[in-house]
Amino acid sequence: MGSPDRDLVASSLHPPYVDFSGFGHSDTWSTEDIKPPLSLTDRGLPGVYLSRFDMFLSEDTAWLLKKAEPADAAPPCNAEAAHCKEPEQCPVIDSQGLGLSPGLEGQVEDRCLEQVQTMVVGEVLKDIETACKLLNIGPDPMEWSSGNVQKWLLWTEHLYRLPQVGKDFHELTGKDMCVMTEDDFRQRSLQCGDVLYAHLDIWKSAAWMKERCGNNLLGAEDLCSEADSCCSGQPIHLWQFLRELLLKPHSYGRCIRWLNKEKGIFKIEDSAHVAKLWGIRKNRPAMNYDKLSRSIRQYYKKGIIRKPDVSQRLVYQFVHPV
DNA sequence: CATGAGGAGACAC
DNA sequence: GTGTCTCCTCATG
Repeated sequence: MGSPDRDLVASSLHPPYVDFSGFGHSDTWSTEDIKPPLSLTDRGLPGVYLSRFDMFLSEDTAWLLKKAEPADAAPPCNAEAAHCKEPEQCPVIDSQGLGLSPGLEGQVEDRCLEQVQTMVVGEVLKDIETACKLLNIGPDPMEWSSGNVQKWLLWTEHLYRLPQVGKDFHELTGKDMCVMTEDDFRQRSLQCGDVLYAHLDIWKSAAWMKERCGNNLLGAEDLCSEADSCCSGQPIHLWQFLRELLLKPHSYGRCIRWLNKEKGIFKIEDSAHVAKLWGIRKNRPAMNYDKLSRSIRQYYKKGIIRKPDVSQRLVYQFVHPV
């Protein structure tokens, strides 16, 4: 369980940035916006380095409203929750307009921040769980083999559009990587060592928090979906993989997205990227869209995936929508 | 040229 | 046997 060391890691991540200004834009990914200005850490948020806050801006923001509404929530907080649709406004408490006394104002602010904090941490954990399933690796970097490390590196490169650095971390196990300092990372990769270090720190903290809190940070609904899509130990099927990507629009919406979720119709926006991700998952570096699409077409006969009635390029349909 | 359809052989489990 | 992966040809826009 949480050793003092890990406590230290969780409470003093480097750098402990939380930036709400990143909410809502999801165009290009650059290393510049991975280092947002400090905005909330001095208000007591935990050391969670959120490189891309649009990770948490799903197309459907209902979860945000739902989760910001605890049973005993004070009315002002609920009112504020509505503001959370505009994430950059989230940390701003308009207590003056609510006519709160200074003491109550502080309490409300703390409670709202606490809620945001819980949501954020929960979403980080969910994203990590998804990545674990997609990569077939464990959540704790300390337990990664060198193969796992390479997978994680490849994945992170693709996620953040980083240059390839796998060779710079050749033969390193997760344990090796975990004891490395930020400078060690920079020495191995001048370009993106700091980003990788920060990203690894998120994983390390998540592993530690999970160890300490279990799944308490995930809601019941989330646990159901986790169980539903769970494939631990089993080789993942392509259709499962695609569905996992589709269920994380805030992370993978740029490469694959629903056109009609009810009907199970989806479009592969970036065929090369999806193929690359599938290749990483299956340890098939030579994977490309040509091969991936051939595998998808195998599903026609099996009645798993088909072309929609109105056939479009790169558009497929799950025969049995989720 | 990118994509789509499908045949066929190979391979891992 | 199943589920891909790989290579292939041919068709389409």
